[in-house]
Amino acid sequence: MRKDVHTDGTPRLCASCDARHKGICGALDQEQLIALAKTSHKQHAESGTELLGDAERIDTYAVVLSGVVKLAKTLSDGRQQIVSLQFAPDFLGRPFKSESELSAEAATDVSLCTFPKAALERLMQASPELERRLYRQALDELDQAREWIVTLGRKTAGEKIASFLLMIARNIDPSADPDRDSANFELPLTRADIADFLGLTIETVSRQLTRLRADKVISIENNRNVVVPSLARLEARAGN
Amino acid sequence: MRKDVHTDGTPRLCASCDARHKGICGALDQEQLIALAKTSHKQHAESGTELLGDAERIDTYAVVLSGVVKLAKTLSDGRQQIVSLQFAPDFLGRPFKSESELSAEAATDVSLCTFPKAALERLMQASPELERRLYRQALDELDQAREWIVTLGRKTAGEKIASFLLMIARNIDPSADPDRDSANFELPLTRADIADFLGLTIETVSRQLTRLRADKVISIENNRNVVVPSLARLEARAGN
DNA sequence: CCTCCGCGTTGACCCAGATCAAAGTTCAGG
DNA sequence: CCTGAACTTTGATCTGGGTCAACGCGGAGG
Repeated sequence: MRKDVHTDGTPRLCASCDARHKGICGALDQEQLIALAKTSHKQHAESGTELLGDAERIDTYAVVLSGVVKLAKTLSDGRQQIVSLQFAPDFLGRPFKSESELSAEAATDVSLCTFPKAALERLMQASPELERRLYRQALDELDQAREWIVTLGRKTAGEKIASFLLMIARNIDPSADPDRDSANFELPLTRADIADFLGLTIETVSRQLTRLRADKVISIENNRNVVVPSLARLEARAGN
Repeated sequence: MRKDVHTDGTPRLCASCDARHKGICGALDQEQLIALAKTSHKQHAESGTELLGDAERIDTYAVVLSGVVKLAKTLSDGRQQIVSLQFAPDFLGRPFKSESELSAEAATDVSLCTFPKAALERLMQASPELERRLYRQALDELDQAREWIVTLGRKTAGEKIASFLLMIARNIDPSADPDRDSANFELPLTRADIADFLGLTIETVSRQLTRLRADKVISIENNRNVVVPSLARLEARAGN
């Protein structure tokens, strides 16, 4: 198998990934892709690995190829809040800033395709199309962040949990048939992570999940595998 | 006084504003500016006016010339959350989407410079520099939104109020000397708005303000004019 | 096989902030 | 100057979710 092109003949962004890189591959011509591929690098990280520390210099961007990355902020006394979850094939990085205010950690086992900041920024100059795609992703993330602000500011614990499960279902249910009303997925986060994402405590998360289970809105096996027989019924709990 | 140029000779974006339009004027050449100025339109709205309803079509963008605009979402049962405050000279609009998920309302008396969506999008195609500036603003807003997520998810009522006052001070204190440790500004929001911004109730907002006053961290005249003798002391209350 | 350890659940109790109720303030309009 | 309406403050009480504590469970390592 050739290393420099995908099976369909388009150039690979990094030698070892077959997945396309949203917002990047599609925006570049053959020559640009090959140049970027030379500097890119595939990386695996197991769950819990810190990918980028708070206040660390950013010299690398990445695309999430599989798994879930959590972006978090920690207050000086240790309180933590997850501000975003990045799913494949999200772009990971903060253009126009060299220092991160966020820490990034692998929530599950993760594979990434990384490339140096400078290489991508050079390409952004050259390709307005690339910049436009990244701009769109930033706007999407802004929409999501605002959606989450409403959840954090005005929803009850039960509504937060329901909203969270819906969000996960939409992002990682493998059987992504939009018509189907049921869903079935593996939770990418521990109870502690869910709590940090929703501004709750582990105990409250656990109790609310128990309640949803008691009300037959979901069922959970092995603490991780969630089955939602009716997304509509779950949505009714999300309080929108 | 000529209507087509600023006092320094650069073209006006709209005939009646002398203020520059962040992210727009600077990115365009003379010819583009003149073209845009033809379609632009200055608009005043008094406090409380709804500028854009939830789920309304967006066919106009705007730049905030003065005053404060609040962007909010409302849940079906009436709970409301303000997701962002836009200060002059922020850009107001959501590129690449024709429908708003947010409502925009004038929090204070506001003046705007509006222009048709199509005109700006044409310019964005023509000027990568313009697009880049808007991209930067979107990234800045994303950073702010994430900052706010931490505030909403993990801070106490007292910390939320202190964070809010600091944010306002940074955005609208007219005597914006970064070295000075004191500040002095007029609150652009009612107690009800502050509550909707911080995910609290009016009563809690009022009590926390009273407490800050009792502790001599701030003083308030006429319910609106805030004096902060020491921003450092206020910052110590913000819990970062 | 057992034991340990990291997760998750459950129960009892508490408190920050919500809710309910009632006064004060401020200010536009008459 | 007076009046009313909108906004703000303050007090009393309640409650959702936090805190503290105990226990359950499953998988890795001996």
